[in-house]
Amino acid sequence: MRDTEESPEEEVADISARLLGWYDRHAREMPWRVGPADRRAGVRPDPYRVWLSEIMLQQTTVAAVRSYFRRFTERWPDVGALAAAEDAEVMAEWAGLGYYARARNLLRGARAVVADHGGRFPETRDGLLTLPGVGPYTAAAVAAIAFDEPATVVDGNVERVVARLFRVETPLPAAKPALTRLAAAITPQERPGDHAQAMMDLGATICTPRKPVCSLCPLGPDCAARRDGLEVELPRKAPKAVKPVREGTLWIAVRADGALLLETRPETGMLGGMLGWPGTDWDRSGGPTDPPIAADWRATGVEVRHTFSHFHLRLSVLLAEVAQEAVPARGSFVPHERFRPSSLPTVMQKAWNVAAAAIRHPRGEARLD
DNA sequence: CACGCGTGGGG
DNA sequence: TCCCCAAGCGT
Repeated sequence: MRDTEESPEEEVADISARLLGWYDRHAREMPWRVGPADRRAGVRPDPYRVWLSEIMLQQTTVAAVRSYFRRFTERWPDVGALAAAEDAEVMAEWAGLGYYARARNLLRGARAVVADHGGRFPETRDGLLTLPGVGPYTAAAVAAIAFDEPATVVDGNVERVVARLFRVETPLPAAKPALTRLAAAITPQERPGDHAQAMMDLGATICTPRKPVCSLCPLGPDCAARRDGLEVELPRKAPKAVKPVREGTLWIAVRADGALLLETRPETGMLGGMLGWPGTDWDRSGGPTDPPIAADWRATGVEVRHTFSHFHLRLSVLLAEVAQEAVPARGSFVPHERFRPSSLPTVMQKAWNVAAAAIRHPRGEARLD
């Protein structure tokens, strides 16, 4: 081998060094993160906070997570406190963040840590994998960041960075195993947590999906996609299915004392376990289509539009005032003073906004989507 | 293994 | 206005 050629081991070491050097200078500040300087001074992140943040960050942006993380940790500062929380309180606090199965699994996970692990998180990737809601990504991330295990962390950012770095042209998701192997090859034994966070920061700020800023990239000299002008093309992805449009109706009943008729949705399915307005099914499967309570229902005249992960929804919102003695067939009345729209999933908040506007301005028309 | 599962921001 | 996307997991 000539002096000008690097061995694969040397190239891997260079990539790792360049990446960590960049991270030392550009690590983003996050409430759950111990920065590289503090980390090397021996400060260790709290596994509870790392775990909580990683669950929240699944398919969710850092910007969206920040305020939720702050509220959760103020209200439930450790895993024992969270394990002891009421289900409804946790679901209400999660409202608006989406993918509500995460909140149900979060509680199950907290309770498993308390019941099965003496209140301490498992310290290995394999141990963490046994927790509900913790899959390959989250287990590796917590093991690396909180416990210094040189586990390979592969999320959407890492897939993109590695696909470009090594010019992997196989489309996702078929390329995932190969990308995982390549990601493992550049995972260092030292500072694995910082390495993982550096890869994700790089993907989020430099090696972005649409317009990567290769001129600022610490791995520019190493990147095969950039060398070949393929950085925007990679990673290739299988085409996505078109979202169908579905329709439904929500009924919002206001009792004479101002109480509102709400119901807790079934644990499984859309918005599972969340509070919401009674309504029809959204898949026209022939479920109940009767109003939840007898009343003189009137249309608000405003269609609520909302897009979920796999379909568009158009909702009619019906409104009625009901007598104090009225007994609902579904759901239960929540006192006016105890109702907080922020405890509802976003689509239900939109419907409430329409109803509230209709209550304030009976002839008015507003448009929400 | 393919699909179900939210939401908000950016281009 | 739309489409794309974001630190995935469970089934």
